[in-house]
Amino acid sequence: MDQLDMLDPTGQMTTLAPISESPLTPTHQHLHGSYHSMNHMMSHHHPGTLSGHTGGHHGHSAVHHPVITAAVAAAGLHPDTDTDPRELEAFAERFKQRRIKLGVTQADVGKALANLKLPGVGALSQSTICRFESLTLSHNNMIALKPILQAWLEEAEAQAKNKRRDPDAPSVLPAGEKKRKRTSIAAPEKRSLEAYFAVQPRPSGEKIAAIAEKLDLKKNVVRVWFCNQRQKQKRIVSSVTPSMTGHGSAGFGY
DNA sequence: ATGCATGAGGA
DNA sequence: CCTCATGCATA
Repeated sequence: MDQLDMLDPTGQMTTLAPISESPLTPTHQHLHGSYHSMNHMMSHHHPGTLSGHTGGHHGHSAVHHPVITAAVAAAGLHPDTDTDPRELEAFAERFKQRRIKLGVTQADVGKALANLKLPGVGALSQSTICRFESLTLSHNNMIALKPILQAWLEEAEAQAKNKRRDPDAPSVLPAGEKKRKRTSIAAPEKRSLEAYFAVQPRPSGEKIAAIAEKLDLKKNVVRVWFCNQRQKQKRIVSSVTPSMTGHGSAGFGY
């Protein structure tokens, strides 16, 4: 049934272009930090930067090396106790449990962060809090967010002891603005994209265009799909990891 | 909870 | 165009 829809990446690839590409850049990237713009009402401004990026690679490959770890410890510099995936995992779970115990939603946490008035720390979305709890963020992103969420948690629990209750009730939703629309890629097309991704995670612009036309999708949609797919691969917990989805001897999602 | 998208910053 | 952090919209 699907044989018509299911393109054979390996076979069709020759029609699109030679499989020679990918200069394979060492992935050197500098983060910039948070921001939110497209708000046509008010322009908030985030002066700070949430990213604690090291300035290049993923920054956690070498730190786990026994020798290096020992060297770091010997140097008196902080061990990687803050960058240890298991520590992050443990914290994420503690965080979630205590958050729920406080009767606070993920969205609430996001909003509350702005009230902490930490330097360069504004509010975050429910999505981000959720992703933090489920470890579906990059290693560096987790490390950057951990101290912030930890600060909120401590503050929230401190106030909980005081039995604080604030009776606010204003729910005046602002008028309707233009809604952003999300294009939905159908299952067959998605399967094809995955097949292409398997053989070439970073297709050239020309290839992307060819794939887009073949699948009858906008080129930009296809390009963004590949970008998002690459990001998924870098998550601490790859979406597809049925085993040990909670704890144990967490290791590496890569 | 997750899919598709935006935008800063960097080559 | 990419990577990364992040979020709106939606399943």
